[in-house]
Amino acid sequence: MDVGGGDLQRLRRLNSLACLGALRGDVPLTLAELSRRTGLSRASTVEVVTELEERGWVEEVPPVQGAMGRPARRYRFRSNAGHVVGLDIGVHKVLATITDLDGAMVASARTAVSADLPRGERLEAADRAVAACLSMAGLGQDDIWAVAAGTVGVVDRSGRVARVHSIPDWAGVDLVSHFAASFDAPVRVANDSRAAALAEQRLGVAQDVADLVYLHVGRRPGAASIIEGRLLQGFGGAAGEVGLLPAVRWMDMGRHLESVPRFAGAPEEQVAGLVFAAAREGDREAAAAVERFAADLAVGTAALVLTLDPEVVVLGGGFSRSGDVLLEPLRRALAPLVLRMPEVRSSALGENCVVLGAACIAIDHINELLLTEADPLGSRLDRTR
Amino acid sequence: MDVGGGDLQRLRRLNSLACLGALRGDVPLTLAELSRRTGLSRASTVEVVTELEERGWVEEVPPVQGAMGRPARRYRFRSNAGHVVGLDIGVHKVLATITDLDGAMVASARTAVSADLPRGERLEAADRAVAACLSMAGLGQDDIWAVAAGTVGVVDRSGRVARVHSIPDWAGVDLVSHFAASFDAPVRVANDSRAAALAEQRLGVAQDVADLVYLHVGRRPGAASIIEGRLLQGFGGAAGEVGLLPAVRWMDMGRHLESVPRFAGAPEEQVAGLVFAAAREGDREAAAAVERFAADLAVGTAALVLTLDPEVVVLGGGFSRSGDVLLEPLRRALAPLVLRMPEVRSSALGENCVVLGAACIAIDHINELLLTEADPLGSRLDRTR
DNA sequence: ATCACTAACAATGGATACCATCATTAGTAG
DNA sequence: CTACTAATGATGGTATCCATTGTTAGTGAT
Repeated sequence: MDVGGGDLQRLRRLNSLACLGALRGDVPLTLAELSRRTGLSRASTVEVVTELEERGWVEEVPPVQGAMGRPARRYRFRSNAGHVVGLDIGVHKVLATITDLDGAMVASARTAVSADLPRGERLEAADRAVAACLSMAGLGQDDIWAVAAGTVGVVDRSGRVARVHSIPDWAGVDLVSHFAASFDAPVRVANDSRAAALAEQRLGVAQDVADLVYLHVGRRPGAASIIEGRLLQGFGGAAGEVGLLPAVRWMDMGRHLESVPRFAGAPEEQVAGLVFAAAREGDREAAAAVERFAADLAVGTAALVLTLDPEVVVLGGGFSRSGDVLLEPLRRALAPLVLRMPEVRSSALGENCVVLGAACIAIDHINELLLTEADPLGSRLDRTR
Repeated sequence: MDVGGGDLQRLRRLNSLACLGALRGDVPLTLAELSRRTGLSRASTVEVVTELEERGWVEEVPPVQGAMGRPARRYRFRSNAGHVVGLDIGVHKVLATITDLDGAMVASARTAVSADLPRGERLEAADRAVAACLSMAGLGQDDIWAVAAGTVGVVDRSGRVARVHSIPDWAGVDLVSHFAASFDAPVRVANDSRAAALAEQRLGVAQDVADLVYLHVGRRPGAASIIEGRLLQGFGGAAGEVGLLPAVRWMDMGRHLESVPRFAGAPEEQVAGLVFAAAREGDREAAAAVERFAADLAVGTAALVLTLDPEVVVLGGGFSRSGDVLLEPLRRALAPLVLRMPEVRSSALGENCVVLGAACIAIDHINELLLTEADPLGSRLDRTR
């Protein structure tokens, strides 16, 4: 029970937020519809919406023709009122994006980096990617309302990268301070799998699913979960790392794919794709390898599913490109292990899942500020008018 | 973002609830203290508290002596304003309790039943236990504000027992309807492990811990988790059943204890206790058996811990009586399997953990009603005055 | 016993936000 | 052109919260 007391202004803010939330759908709403959805009286709705319009959060759209009676004004959320930056700082690549408040991408940039790139240069690569996005979108740093980054490793509640194996000197990096230096805006950092999970729930194949498990399947497997609509963090930020359990053989799942004799000589980063492709063409050895891979994947997935009982499991990460060959074996292997079989879907966001997820985190952060802070944006919004 | 709009009366209710929540602590509060905690002005606090007092939710206690200035009135939550019924319907026993609104037991009753007792008679046993509690407490059915039961098996969101193995005809039993017939009060049903987990968080060894995993260790192991203060249900109510995973050998963990030659002939329900006792006395064979048991237990626990990253793991259930011998082996076995070692504590609530948890569920339900319903108690409370 | 000091109490008036109601307005349909 | 419809705009009323100011019931010193 976390009800905080409040005064009249807080009530007004709650009602404003309720209106804003209702207007965030795709279709513009009339005042009457809005009033019905929020439960507010018509008169109050008018007052709230007028204020929101004055502040630049919503805008009026032309009334619809041909209706009975006096045409109603319609309003919609101004998703381009502000923008956020999302980042994906990975082992081999750095991605940046700028999205509007709906999470729609306005600009994005990508740089390949090597795994052993030192910390400082990796950060510079990220900065350059962000700068490129800004100039593409024609925006300045002041137009950014929030910044969020998804990165490999265990990220604790404060946003510090607490543990990471795949980048040598990445542990302990303080991304919050780094980006706070360039942006006068709140900065958040999260584990990349978690960001991706959020993206799937907001923009991907699990929209409006409240309980889901996201599998990040690629060369470095990971997982994250959303429970009752909330991203699972864990006390130390290490939720979702079930793959590390020895009984769950996730760390060396890749060996199944690498052991197909036909592709034994292929470069490490291509083997998986080749095996999946061969399996797709009907190669029996490759199919068997995929089957073994799926069997291992299913064990960890089952641990997650039995623990959380999600409605949907989303298969994401690099290998989700091969969802057509991986999905069915995974389903077959998972079914006998679980109590209630969840739906298993393949991600559709592809490589952008983490940056988009980061953007979602940034947007969520703005929404939280809206709820708690008196002046969440330093009156930045009013200035734009 | 689930902010619903609201009118002034809702604001008042929110503020009332904030005061009520603050007053629920152990110490009575003065109006000034209350005003500080809730963030309300002093004047409003007075109004709210006066109303709460009129309605019977809080009461004044004598002012404290010897302070400087005019002595302040002090108020406290009237935990005996109402009562709830908690039930534990298990395989071999049925427990009932009546608690006040703080979860303090006022009366309790217990009946042993046999595992193959038919459904109807098990329900009658529960009814008799409740009746006994009522007469002990000197209360009538109208004095009960909510009823909750914890029971074995998978319980879905609607409270139906969806799946259960240990009681032959228990699946599909509709406990909600059954108790709603006797009580004019809301009825909720939950899985027993989940109830116990809640009890530990509210009344037991994990008070105010927001992220915890509860292990119900006994002849039928189970688990439940509380994440960010919320009990994990899962989409189908089957969260926490990680023990069913074959890679996690929980279903036949007991074999380790039963395989100690010295106790091979002992009755099934006593073996474990004897082995733990022997281990406590220094018997090396028994200690080794406990060690093997703990090793198996740790695998499933690790799956939970890696998935959820809790702050605390609580060891409950029948075997928690032997926490002194089981705890250390469990810690040793768990540490190498997890990323961040949680605190491991042994339950102190003993056999009452499920009934108390059920009572907590009932109390929580009342609180929810308070937040949403206009007249949550059918003005039952006002009537008592 | 009296007086100063302290911290809580009590009453007043003002501000904000919500709501119900009703006349008005801008469209469509015949 | 008129009847009908559904949204608009304005009014007055009510609930709730807050700041302010004077009052009260205690303690401690003279």
